[in-house]
Amino acid sequence: MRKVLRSFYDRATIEVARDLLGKHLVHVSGGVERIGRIVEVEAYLGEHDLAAHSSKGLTARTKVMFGPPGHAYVYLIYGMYWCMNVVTEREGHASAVLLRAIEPVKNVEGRTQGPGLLCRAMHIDRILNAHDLLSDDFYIAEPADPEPLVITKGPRIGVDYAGVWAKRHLRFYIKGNPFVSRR
DNA sequence: TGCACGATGAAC
DNA sequence: TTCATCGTGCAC
Repeated sequence: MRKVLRSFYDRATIEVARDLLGKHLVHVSGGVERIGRIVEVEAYLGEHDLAAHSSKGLTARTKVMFGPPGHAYVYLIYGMYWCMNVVTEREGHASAVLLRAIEPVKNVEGRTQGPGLLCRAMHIDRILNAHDLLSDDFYIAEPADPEPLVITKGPRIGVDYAGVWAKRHLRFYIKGNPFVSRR
């Protein structure tokens, strides 16, 4: 299993989003290594993307999105669920990819189809915000035996307030995968 | 200092 | 369709 390098994240966000499908998300905590295969993601394209948190500008919360690529942006939504993003593109671009669903691979219990459930099952919370994904306890890797996959796309979920940005097909997922969230 | 509102999920 | 629950951003 090869850990993904900084250069992987330092690319166009849509490309990173598509390439994240099929990769393994690894989190080691409390002596337990949990692994999930990424099956659904959404791209958030920087400050002019009205659906992106970074469209509000540089704030204490969005600071991570404005930082260098290859870091985790973890935030609390609706006061009860954590959501995890991967920061992309060079510093200042404020772009990221939201991980929406994973397929359990190792030590993952409970449902994982949805950004909130994914974080609960992977034990991801605010402690991991701004964490470097080139660390040894929280990272993304290319699996040893990558399967060929068919990628489908569609509008992002829960961003109807974003006008024309809500219609763009920035959600990518593995076709037919049972762990993709549906609505 | 106060308040409206979510990149959700589950129940009804 | 409604609600739980709280940090964030912005209005006073």
